[in-house]
Amino acid sequence: MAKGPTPREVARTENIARIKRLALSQLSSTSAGELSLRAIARELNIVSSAIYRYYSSRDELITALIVDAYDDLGRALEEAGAADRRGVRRRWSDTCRAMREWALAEPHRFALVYGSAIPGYRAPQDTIAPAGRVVDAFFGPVVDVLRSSRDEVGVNGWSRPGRVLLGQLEVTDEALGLEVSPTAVLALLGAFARVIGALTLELNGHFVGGFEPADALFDAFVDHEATLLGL
Amino acid sequence: MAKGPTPREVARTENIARIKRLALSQLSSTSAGELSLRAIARELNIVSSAIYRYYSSRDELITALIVDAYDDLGRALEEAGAADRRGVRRRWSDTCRAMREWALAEPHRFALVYGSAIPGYRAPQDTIAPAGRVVDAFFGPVVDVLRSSRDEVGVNGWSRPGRVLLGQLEVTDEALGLEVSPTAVLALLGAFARVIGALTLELNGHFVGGFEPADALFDAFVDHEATLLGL
DNA sequence: CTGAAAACAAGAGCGGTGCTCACAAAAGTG
DNA sequence: CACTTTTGTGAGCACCGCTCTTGTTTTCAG
Repeated sequence: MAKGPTPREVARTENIARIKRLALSQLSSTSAGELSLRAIARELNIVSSAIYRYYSSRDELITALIVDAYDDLGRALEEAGAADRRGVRRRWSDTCRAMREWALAEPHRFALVYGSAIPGYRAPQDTIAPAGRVVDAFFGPVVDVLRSSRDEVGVNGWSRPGRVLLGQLEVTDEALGLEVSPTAVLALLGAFARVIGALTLELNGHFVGGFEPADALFDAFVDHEATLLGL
Repeated sequence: MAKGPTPREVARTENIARIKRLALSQLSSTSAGELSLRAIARELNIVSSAIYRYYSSRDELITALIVDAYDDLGRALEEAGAADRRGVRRRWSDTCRAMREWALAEPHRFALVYGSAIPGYRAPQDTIAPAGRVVDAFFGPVVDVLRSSRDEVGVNGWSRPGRVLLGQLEVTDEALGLEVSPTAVLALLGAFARVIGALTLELNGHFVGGFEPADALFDAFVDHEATLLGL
């Protein structure tokens, strides 16, 4: 018989949710390094030390926020790239656009996961699975195609990988369960790097004034990568 | 008659240099948001308030560090890409490698300029010129070639830019004084985005364990971009 | 050389931070 | 009801950025 959660457990999860919510709202105006537990406690009408019953340090809170952000972004990408009647190329660009939309909507959370590492913060084990989910979702829409056209990719400007790189690509292919050719892995990573780079530059205002909004530029990148991937 | 700097001026610039040096060393173990002026003053054997004679706020110090970082990186790229007997393709890859080497050698400074925006920090006017220097130096080795082969670029997978994008690309071409075709601007920005993205991912540990070191991966990206640029 | 002006340093202080610890109040359990 | 676990309290430590007043030192003009 499933005994439901005790009132105490309910209160606890409720409080945790509130803490996270307040942390996020605080994060939107400052940055991870300046997240103030005391301020959260204050808004929670709780004495400052009480918050340590929920998160034993600020880093722990930040880790929770990072995990949430990965999950959230991952889900958004999964939805955008879900298999359906659209062609692969369309699903690919939808996935990329979803990533940009998420990043523009929640720039501080994007910075949390793909921005520069936090102060002395070390990413614990907990974050690597959710991080993988994002990568999976990002590559998801295209791996099928890349699998069936094993030899075609590699034409689009990629040189034949050397021995070292080849090994690393195979390891990565294995780790991500892609089952595509090394060159395809390379092309996927290249696309990922460009998308992350473009978003990083845009969010931090590095696009020399000329690109506001950068919609068209981003779309051009995405379209180009689609071509390079042979979609 | 050039009256040399007064002793006081000498002491001042000397102190400023020391402050920056201490700030950098502090930055290598923490992050910009945690830079402590008090700690610097302490190591300088000076009372904490005295440091405000040199930088009137922490943000001002950070701005100075950012400007220095841009200049430093810019100089490194300029040296690596200087015109000489090497072919263009080689100068391009040397420039990209120089950027990576700089980033690996000074990850905190790279994060300062290309990482996620600092807390509540707003980049003041002073930083945009040095930032431009980096972009110039990065594009420098290849613009000549792109200029002389106006029509060739555009073949490598780039679709014809739409009207909006075309206008933005022309504005950017103008702003950077490139004088290359819109598609070439696009290709250059794409290369820049991928390089920044690759470095961001590498420095923040996003390369799924498999790429350590990521030398070969980075080189493959650079080589690929060279091909895409038609070098 | 002297005296005013400018630059610098000192020290106290304000309000804020993360985090710890001993203790009191609830909430759940036998 | 007594007992244990969990949650909240409040004081306190050592730090932070930054301001302000006071005193010292250096520069420079007369």
